[in-house]
Amino acid sequence: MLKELVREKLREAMAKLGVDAPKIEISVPDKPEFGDLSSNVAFTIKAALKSSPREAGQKLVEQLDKSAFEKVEVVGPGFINFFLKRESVLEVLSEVLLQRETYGKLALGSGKRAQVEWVSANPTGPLHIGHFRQAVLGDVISRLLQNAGYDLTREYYFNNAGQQMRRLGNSVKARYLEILELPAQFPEDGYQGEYIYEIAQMIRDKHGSSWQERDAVQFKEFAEAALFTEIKETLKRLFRLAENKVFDIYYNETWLYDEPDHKFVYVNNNQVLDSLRQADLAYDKEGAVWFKATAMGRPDDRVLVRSKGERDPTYRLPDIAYHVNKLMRGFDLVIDIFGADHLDTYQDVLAALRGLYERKKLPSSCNPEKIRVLIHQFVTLVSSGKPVKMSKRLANYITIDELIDELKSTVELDEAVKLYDSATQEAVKEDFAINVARYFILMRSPNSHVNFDLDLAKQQSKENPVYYIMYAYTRIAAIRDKYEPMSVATVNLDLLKEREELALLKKLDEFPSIVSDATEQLAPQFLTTYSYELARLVHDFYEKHRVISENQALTDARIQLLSAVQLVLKRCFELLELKAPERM
RNA sequence: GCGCCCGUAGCUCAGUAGGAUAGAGCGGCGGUUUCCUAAACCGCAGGCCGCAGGUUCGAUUCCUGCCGGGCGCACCA
Repeated sequence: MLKELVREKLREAMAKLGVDAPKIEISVPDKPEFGDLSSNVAFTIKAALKSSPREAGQKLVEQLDKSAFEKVEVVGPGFINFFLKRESVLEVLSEVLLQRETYGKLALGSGKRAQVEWVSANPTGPLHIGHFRQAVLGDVISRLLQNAGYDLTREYYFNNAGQQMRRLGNSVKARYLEILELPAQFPEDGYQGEYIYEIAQMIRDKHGSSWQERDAVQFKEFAEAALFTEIKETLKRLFRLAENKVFDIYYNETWLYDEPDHKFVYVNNNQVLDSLRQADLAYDKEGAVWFKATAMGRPDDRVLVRSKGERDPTYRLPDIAYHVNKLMRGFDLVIDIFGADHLDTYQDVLAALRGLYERKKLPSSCNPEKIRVLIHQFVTLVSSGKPVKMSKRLANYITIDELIDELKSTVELDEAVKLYDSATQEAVKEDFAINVARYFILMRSPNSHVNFDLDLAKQQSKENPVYYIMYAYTRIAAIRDKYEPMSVATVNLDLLKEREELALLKKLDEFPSIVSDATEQLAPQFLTTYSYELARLVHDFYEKHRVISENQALTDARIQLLSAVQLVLKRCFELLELKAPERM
């Protein structure tokens, strides 16, 4: 890595001056006048050298081994700008071609275990737009962690007991009776969606009218199974994973209640509620059990066990228990992904864990610092310039499948692709639709509100960034199809001299640090941006220089360059799970 | 009222663990194709980075206050 090279040289020079900086920041300047790489380290050592940043920079540069650089300048208030020798830049190519598929793999998580929990929707309906962002985010974050070497568990937490599910059962039963033209009372708070009819119809198809006396519980179970199947299908489609890879564990909340009296939520025979009491974090009031959240700096105490009805726990107690469970399972890193609506909840959970940990009610290995919570803001679906109002109860929301189908419906196929059979054409459309859906949501920072303009996404078959990036890949593929490259050893890379060629190489060099930043900051958008920038440089190069030419040696060198670029593009696609077409 | 997120070009959004002259796409205007896929490339126009203070050599980035938008603030999940 060129950054590493510069950092190393700076460190050497600083050692000669007898100073040190905890971290040396190297950045890629926006402007070519500022060099290939730049450092602001002079600002951090100015005090140690008792001089101005500019003087500090000068002193540093005097001591610097400049053999790898064309020139090194101290400019402005004290920035040190490095202009790399071409030979230094060319080394990137060898490095990429040597590392191949491992280029950009990280050691961050090697030997460590991580868990990501997301989606976690209860099976009361199909996944809709509200789940879409989270689903894709979690998928990519999982892939990033795997790339970083973590032994990863993908987990989905759900609850198939309780009031919501009862409502589901009642709703389906009512619709079933309706289909049979029997008197039915649709529950006041029932699920109104069309899918309830579909499930009822499934039961009708399978069991005829024989279920009319059955209990709502059985309808619930049938509906749950049907919906879960559908949810898994949707995610399988969106993640493009085999069914058994979509999630490793579907964790049922009821697993937390593995003692006879479920009301007190056990975890590994350790009563969470008792621990909270012992830690003076829970107390009784007005017949309910409360979490003393205020003791942990939260604004209000919360009920953990209701005084009303069956004295059931509220969701907070199992949530706390579940997180204790996660910590006890020995993960080094636990990531929760929630929508902005869960903000308050998770803070209570973390507060409880901190309290238990600080008061020694959790083993020392269960430090809640291991938990990272990624909160993402909502997506507003915009259609005909207006936000689409959504209500789950009335079921006037767009499902993930509908979104993908919608995007798919407007994909225009190239003439060449139209020659293939219809299944292949279908697959090409499906790939594009999923690419578009994933990329569009990933390119935005998770904590910014996003408008997803359906009309725009549909129309954008030609102008949208996804096609742009894919096209860069395809252009390379087309060239490589036409030419059989020589082995790297016999190629004279020194022939690569054009500005556009060197720009590509410098961009390739950035890849590992981009991956690293994206992983550490849980920020997939760094990668979408990067792949766009790399694609831009590909198009720029392509327009200005011919690859296959009379000049055999130069052709070979350029083919090698493009191979490396293609490799890195492919690595980006792999991490984002975008499917690169060989033709488009 | 309290907590968190956001406010950057006409529109949609990147960027910000403090750095130099703030970016992209779309939209607008103009140009480029006998040549590996023009789904491309090049150029122009477009900005008090919500407002006001503070910290700093330096703030779009950090702090405080205000304004505007979103989401929460159940003995629902």
